[in-house]
Amino acid sequence: MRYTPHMAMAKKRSYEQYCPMAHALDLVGDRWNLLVIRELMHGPKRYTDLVEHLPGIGTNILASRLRDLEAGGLVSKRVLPPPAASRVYELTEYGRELRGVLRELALWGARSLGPPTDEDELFPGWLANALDVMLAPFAPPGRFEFRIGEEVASIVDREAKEGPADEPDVVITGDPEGVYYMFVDSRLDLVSVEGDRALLEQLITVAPQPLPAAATA
Amino acid sequence: MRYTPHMAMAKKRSYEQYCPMAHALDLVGDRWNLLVIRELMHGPKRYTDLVEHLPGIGTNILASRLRDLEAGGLVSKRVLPPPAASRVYELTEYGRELRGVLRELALWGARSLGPPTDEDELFPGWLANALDVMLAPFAPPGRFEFRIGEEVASIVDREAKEGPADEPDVVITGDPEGVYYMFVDSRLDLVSVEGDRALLEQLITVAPQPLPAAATA
DNA sequence: CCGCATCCCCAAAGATACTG
DNA sequence: CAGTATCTTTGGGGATGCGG
Repeated sequence: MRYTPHMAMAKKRSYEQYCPMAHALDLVGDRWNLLVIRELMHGPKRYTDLVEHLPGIGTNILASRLRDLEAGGLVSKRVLPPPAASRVYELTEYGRELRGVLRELALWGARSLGPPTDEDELFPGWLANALDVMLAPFAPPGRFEFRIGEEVASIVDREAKEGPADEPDVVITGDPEGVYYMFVDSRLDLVSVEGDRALLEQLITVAPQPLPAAATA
Repeated sequence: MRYTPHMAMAKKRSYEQYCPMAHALDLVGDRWNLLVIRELMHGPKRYTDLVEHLPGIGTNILASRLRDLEAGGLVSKRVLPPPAASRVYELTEYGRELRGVLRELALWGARSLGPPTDEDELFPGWLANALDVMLAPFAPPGRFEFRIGEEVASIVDREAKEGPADEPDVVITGDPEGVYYMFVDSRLDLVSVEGDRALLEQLITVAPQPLPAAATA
């Protein structure tokens, strides 16, 4: 590979501590890194798909982060075969092993995450992300479909994905606030439910409970 | 409380995504935050103790982070009673609930953490930190004492702490490289062992295994 | 001392425009 | 489509100062 100036390889900033956690943070601690990994956790994605799912990232930052993650052995770049050729990024085995970390972190964060506000951007995929981390792994077996605002996502046999479900057992329709209070207060009056209501009530019981009060500042 | 200019409350930067993980990162994602929490995980600490255990942090940054963490409900400031009065910082219940995240993250990081190099700073407490997260929870019951370079730390009944152990079953003496290869390659020829060698061999089997190769870049 | 605030400098993040 | 080039703004690192 030829040397070009812009490759000047910005010597990564490091904590320079001999500590497993400091080292982990050297790999994934920079801003946006874990969110990029969150997106790739769903499978390989193209550059522009990533941009779309990471509102506010700025294309240079994304390029830089992908370079860092590749250098760290967490992400690999692959070129799809000629017909409809395109580059995709995907997690390596080591990258995928962050799944447990992401889940625990998100579950912890969920406890102080209030209802959606106007400040929050409801980017494409937010619903599937939230379902995936907060509910899917603990869900009762069954087929759930959620239609919240613009988004449609589903949980099928403990797996969350974007889009509708085939032959869902229950379909929940509503807005983001409604679905929030459904899970944290078991209120079913703000959403509309079609299908197996009892199954939905089972699902509600596995949702993480928010902090008593305050703490959200 | 009176308003003074420097309180101008640096409006925290946020990802502004409605996502549990993005929210978690708004709380703990900034540089140094998780390392501060790692330190407080061992119990309340004074400002200067934190500075000492976080080489390179810069005093203004630490102050800023402690303010953020307090505002986020993760840390609280407490003033010890008059005799030897001093302020200490400690984790709230919500802050302590990050323990699982820290452990998983560190275990993940440990897999690509090579042997200590000259670049790495061996700050006070590094040994206890490493033992705590990588070995202690999975250790066989028993009393281990490690004397590695300047540091002394121990594992007693699955709990790591700084300093020697009372009546240790086994004492390991050596340097950082030696202890690294002891755990990753089960080599006992680079350290000296006094006491129950079999118990130590049991401990070695629970150490996380490093990645096959490369990846460390 | 301990617990910060201030100042200066530079590196990284953000925004936008542009190119192979 | 998949990024790079460039400019501006923000934040971190390091040193120092200062009140309690």
